[in-house]
Amino acid sequence: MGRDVDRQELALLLRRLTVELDAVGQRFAELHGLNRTDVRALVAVMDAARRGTSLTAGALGEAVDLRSASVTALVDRLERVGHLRRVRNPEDRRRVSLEMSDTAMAAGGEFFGGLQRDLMAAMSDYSDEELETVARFLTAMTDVIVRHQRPEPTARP
Amino acid sequence: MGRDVDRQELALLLRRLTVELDAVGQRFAELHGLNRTDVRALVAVMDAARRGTSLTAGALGEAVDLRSASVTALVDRLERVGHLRRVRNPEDRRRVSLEMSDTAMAAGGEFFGGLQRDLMAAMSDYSDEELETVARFLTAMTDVIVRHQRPEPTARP
DNA sequence: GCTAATCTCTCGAACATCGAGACAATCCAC
DNA sequence: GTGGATTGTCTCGATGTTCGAGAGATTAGC
Repeated sequence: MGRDVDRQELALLLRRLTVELDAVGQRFAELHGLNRTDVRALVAVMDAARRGTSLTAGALGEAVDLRSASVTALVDRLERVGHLRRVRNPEDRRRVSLEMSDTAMAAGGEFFGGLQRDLMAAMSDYSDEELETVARFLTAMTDVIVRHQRPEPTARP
Repeated sequence: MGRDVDRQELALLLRRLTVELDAVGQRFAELHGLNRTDVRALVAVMDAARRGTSLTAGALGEAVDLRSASVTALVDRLERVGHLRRVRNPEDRRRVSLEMSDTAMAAGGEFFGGLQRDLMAAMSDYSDEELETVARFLTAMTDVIVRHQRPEPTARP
């Protein structure tokens, strides 16, 4: 019985963590006069930049699950406040690549980078073996969640 | 160096987990023709019910961070589709208590209860000791996140 | 070249959220 | 009790975000 209680609490811990992490994004948004979608978009663009690529308008729409009309409005907003730049792709001039401004990059780095630094510092209290266990656990839980999220894997054509 | 890489990946795992869990909520919303806020509200009401209490309109507004005008619209929506009931509190008739309908309770239970069940099943692969480590880790990370989220603890009056 | 496909943008409508303020019920001091 | 302040919810009008439909520009296939 004690075990079940622990596991339920563990599930609650997962949820609490997501809630708090969500609140961090919310706080960043308020701090910079953005809404939730804008932050998600900036994060997506930043992640792409970190991977060495740059997102197109369409790719951003997929990343944040928005239709093209909304992406246009979204990029308009972010461009207006100077967080993003539109750059016509010279190879395929239908495409618009999105690039973060240096100031936005710096602001994001300061906010989320600081959090990341603190998280990694807090990990120092754990042995490599323990961290390995945690990683395995998180991966397993994420897999379960992903399986729930995907539409039922029904029969193939 | 290897350690740092592991830790960075661990931080990414945390983020990925929140993203996927968020997507679960999104999926539930789409499945039931709701928006994100509606789902958050239903979860809040459901949590309260599970604790044996019932939320008032004001408390719900605090829980999902919405002004009273928006809460009214929100509850209107949820009441219109039959997920919520408004119940005037007989002791303080200014208050409106919110109660979930049985169908909404059942739908939520099936969806999120099923996820919870699968999560807990997946936890069977871990020893009590390992689960304890994970719980400690998650608590520590959440604490770090919460600390980031709160406005700087500046000087006292 | 011509046609189909792809990518982004424009336009108008639908909807969520908000601030200000109205309205009703309760609490408190007297 | 009675009057005024407080509390809790709702109404109204304005603002901002999202979407569907479709236009415009560019590229790919033949």
